[in-house]
Amino acid sequence: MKWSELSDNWCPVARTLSVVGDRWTLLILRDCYLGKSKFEEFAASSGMTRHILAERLKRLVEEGVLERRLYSEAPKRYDYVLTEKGEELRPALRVMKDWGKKHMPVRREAKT
Amino acid sequence: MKWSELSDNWCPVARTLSVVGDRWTLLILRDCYLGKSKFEEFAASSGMTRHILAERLKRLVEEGVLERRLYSEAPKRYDYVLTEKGEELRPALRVMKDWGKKHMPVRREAKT
DNA sequence: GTCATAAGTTCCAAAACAAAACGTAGGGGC
DNA sequence: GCCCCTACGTTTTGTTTTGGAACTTATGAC
Repeated sequence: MKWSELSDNWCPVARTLSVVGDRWTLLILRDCYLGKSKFEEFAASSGMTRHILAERLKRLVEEGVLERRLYSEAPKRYDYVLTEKGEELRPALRVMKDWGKKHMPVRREAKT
Repeated sequence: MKWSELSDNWCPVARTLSVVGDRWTLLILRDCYLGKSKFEEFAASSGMTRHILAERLKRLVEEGVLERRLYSEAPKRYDYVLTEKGEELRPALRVMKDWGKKHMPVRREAKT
């Protein structure tokens, strides 16, 4: 089964995962919940490549989870802010945060 | 950044995602929460290939989210049941279920 | 004019994935 | 005894996605 076919699955969990169920997308959302909004902020914080980041942002905007917003006229600069739809996933990330704290201790020092 | 490097990230969300943050793993958990436990049940329900399913189950067992259980001596047959650790992710899936119901309507008939 | 900033895009090799066949260890019918 | 069935995987082959790094575009600062 292909990723895209998931969006019409009978199961609402599967449909949700068709939007946010990959490696990096939820890390972008985490950054949004932490107040980040700019391309360079996401890139620096998450460690994902710019290539993938651009694609995921595009997808999140298409799905209405984020909104691409012009924040500077000259030079033209865009950032990304959560929509109400995007905000409503926050509780899922909170569960993952608590679960990680409890069950996934850090074994050595992180770099980021 | 590689997938595996995420497991020692400073962020607990990232560490959680190093275990459950891929395309199919959360669908396996969904099936577990629905009472499924057998390899063939997961394969039929989720639509993922047996190849990937086997790998994800192995990983979930290694991480202590599922437990591989001998349920038949002859022939030897194993299935997979949630541990307490695995149970504690259920609330995250519940959020995704509600979000999917609200924000991701089915556009055409599903096949599964 | 030259350097810096910010949001991307392009290129190529490496890794992950999909699909389908195959393996293994028994059980059941005849 | 022989053949097909069930169930948990593994192997193989070709395609798709990803990772890493360089490049682009538009503008402001010096």
